[in-house]
Amino acid sequence: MPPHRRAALSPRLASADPGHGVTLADVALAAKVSLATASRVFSHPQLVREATAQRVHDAARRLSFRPNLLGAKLRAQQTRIIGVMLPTLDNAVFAECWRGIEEASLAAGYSLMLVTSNYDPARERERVEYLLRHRVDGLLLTVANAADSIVLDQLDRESVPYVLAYNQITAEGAGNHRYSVSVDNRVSACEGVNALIAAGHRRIAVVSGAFMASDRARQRFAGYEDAMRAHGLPVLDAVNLPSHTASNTAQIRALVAQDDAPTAFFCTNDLLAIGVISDLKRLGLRVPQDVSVLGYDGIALGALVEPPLATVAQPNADIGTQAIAQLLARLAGAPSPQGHATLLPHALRIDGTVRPPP
Amino acid sequence: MPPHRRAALSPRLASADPGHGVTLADVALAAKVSLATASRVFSHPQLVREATAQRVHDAARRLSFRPNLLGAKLRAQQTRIIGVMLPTLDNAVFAECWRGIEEASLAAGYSLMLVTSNYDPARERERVEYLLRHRVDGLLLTVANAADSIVLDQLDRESVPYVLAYNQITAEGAGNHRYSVSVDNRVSACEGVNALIAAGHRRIAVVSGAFMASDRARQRFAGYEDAMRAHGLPVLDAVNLPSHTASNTAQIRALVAQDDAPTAFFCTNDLLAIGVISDLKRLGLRVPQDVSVLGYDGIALGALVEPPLATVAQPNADIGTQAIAQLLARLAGAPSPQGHATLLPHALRIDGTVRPPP
DNA sequence: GTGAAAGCGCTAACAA
DNA sequence: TTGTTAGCGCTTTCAC
Repeated sequence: MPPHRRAALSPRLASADPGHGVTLADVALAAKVSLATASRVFSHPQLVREATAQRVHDAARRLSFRPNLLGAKLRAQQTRIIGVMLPTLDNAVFAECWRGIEEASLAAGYSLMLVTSNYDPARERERVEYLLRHRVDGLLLTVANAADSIVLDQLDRESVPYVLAYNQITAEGAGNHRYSVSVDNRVSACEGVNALIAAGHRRIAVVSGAFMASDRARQRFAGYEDAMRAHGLPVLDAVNLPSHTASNTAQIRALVAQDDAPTAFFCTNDLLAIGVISDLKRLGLRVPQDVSVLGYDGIALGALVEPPLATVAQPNADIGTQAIAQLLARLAGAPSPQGHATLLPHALRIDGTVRPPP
Repeated sequence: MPPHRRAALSPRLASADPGHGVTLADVALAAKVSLATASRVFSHPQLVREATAQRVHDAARRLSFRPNLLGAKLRAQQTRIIGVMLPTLDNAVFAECWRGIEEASLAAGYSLMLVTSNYDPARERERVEYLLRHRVDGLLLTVANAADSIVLDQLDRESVPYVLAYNQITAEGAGNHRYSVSVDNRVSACEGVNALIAAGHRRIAVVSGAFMASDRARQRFAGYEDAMRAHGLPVLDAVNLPSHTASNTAQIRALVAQDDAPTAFFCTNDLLAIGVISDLKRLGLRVPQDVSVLGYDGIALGALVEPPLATVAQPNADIGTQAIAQLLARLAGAPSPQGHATLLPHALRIDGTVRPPP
C-alpha cells in the first residue's frame, strides 16, 4: 500500500515544497520500477540496466527527490557520521584543526557532528553520550586528560572506535592501546626551550593554562624541564593562568619585578603568548628587546602580528586530516588491537619575539 | 517476533559491549512491559505508573540501554537537528558565534551539524544540500551575499525554515520575507567612522576583504561613505584584499606613500585590522601615534593585543544565541510570513589603536 | 535485471 | 494505565 498513498500527495508537494516528502517510493512509481530497483540505482548502480537507471534518475529529478539519509542509516546500522569533540573553538588551534577534519570527512562521505567540552570532564561525558545516542560511527576527540579520562574508559568499554587529536598517548601507563595524532609535545617543547637557551637565555619562565585542564600543557612543561635540566639551569614553577585568554598582568608583573627576573617566557600556547606579550608591554617592557617570548601552537595569527610570534608550530589542519584518516581506517577495516600514537612533525619558528637577552 | 531474537543476544552484549545493540524491545522484555510502555517511560513519563516506570528504568540501566535517536527521528519525521553553515571558523567571529549556537541549541534539546562554506557560493549549495539530506529541521547560516543567493532562493522555494546570522536583511529589495540576526552594519560602521572623524581624521582609508565574498563588507563600506559624505570628506576607494588574513604590505605601502596619505584606516574586520597594524609597523609607522586603525567585529583577541584594538564590536555569541532562538520559534510555532531583521546592539570601542592624527 | 517482502528502532494511534 | 499494531524511508536478501 505505501507507494500509492504518497503518490496521491505528490502533485501538491511537487509544486509547493519540492523535494520535501518525496520518497524513493514516489520515484519508483513515477519511473515504473519497483522500490528495490529505484534503491539500487542510487546504492548499487552496476546492478541495474542503464536504461532503467536513466528512467529513475529522470523521475528523481522531476520530483526533486532528495534521499532521506535517516532511513538508510537506520537500515544500514551505520550513520556515516563522525562525532567530533573539541575543547573550544575560541582557540584558533582547534578552529584550524576543524578545517582538516571537515575536508577529510566530507571527502570520504562522512558527516560531522561537533560539540565542545570547554576543557570540562563532566561536560565531556555529557556531550559524548549525546553523540553516542546519535549513533555516530566513531569519534574524534581532544580530552582534558587522556591518561585519566572517564569518558575514554567508557568508550573503551563500549568498544566505540575513536581517535584522539592533540592528546598524545605515551607508551607507559594505561591507555597505550589507544590511537592518537599529535606532535611530540615534550620533545618539541624541549627543542623550543633549547632554542631559547641557545639564544643565551638562562632564566626562563613558563606560563601555562591550568595544568588540570590540559595534559598537553603538562607534557610541554616536562619538555621545558628536560631542556633546563640538560643545561643545568633552574626550573622555575609554572605560572598557571586560569583562562587561556585572560590577561593576567598582575602575575606577570610579580615575575618581572624579581631581582632575578626571567629574560624569556615560554608559553604553552600561542594565545597565552599573545596575552603575555601585551602584559609585558603594559609593564613597559619591549618584546623582544627586553624580554623574549616563545609560544606554542603555530596558529596563523602568530604570523600576522608584528613582530611575528616565535612558536613551536603544530600542523593543525593536518592533525585533523590524519586523525580522520586513522578513524576511517579503523572504521573500515582491521581494528589493530594495540593502538598507536602518530606523531606529526613540529616546526620551530624562532621569529620576531625571540632574541638574545639584553 | 522481534523482541525475542534480540533478547537472546543480550547476555553477550551486556558484558562485551554495553549499550550497543540493546534496543528498547530488550528493555521492555527485561522489565516485563510492552514496547509501547517502555517507549512511553522515556517520551511521556506522565502516562505511565510510577512503579512501572521504575522497573523500566532499572532494566534500562541494567542493560546499559542507550536510545537510538535514529529510530525516533525517522518515525517522528523530525530530527531535532539544526544545520549550521558558517563561512569559516578561522575567523574568530564565527568561532565565538558557535559558542552561542551550541549553548542555545543543546539547551533546547537540539543537535547541530556544522559545515563551512569558505565564502564560496558553489560550496554553499553543496553543503546545504548535504544538510538537507540529513533532514535537519532548520538551518542557521551566514552566506556570502544574502541579497543574491542561489542557496537562499532554493531554501525559500522548499520552505525550509532558516535564519541568517550576520547577513543583514534590508527592507528594500527581494528577500525581506527572510529572518536575520545581525547588527546594523551600515549604521554601526558609520558611527565607527564618525568616531574617527571626531578624533580629527580627515583622510580615512578602508581596507576590506573581497566585497564579492561578503555583503557585510559592502554594507560597512556604505556606512563609511555615509559618514564621510555627511562631513564633506573624500570617499576613498576601498582596498580589497583577497584574503582576510593575508598580509598585504605592498598595498598598504602604496597607500601610505601618497602625498596625502590617510591618517586612519577603517578595516571591515578585526583580523584584517591586526594584519594592517603589522603592515604599518613593518613600514615604520607607529599605531596609534602615526596612524590610527579601527577594526570591526569585536573579537576577544582585539582586547588581548597591546595597544588594544579599537573596533566596532558585535555581540558574536549573542548573534548565535538569538539566531537559534528565532529558528526554534519558527520551528515551534507560527511561521509569521513577513520575515524580520533582528538588529542587535553594537558597541564602539575606541581604544588603543585610535588617536587624533599627528 | 528486477520485484516482493522483511525489518532497522522507535513512536503514536487505537483498543482494551 | 497498558498492550497491539502500523508504519517512518530505506536497503537487502531471496525469488523469479
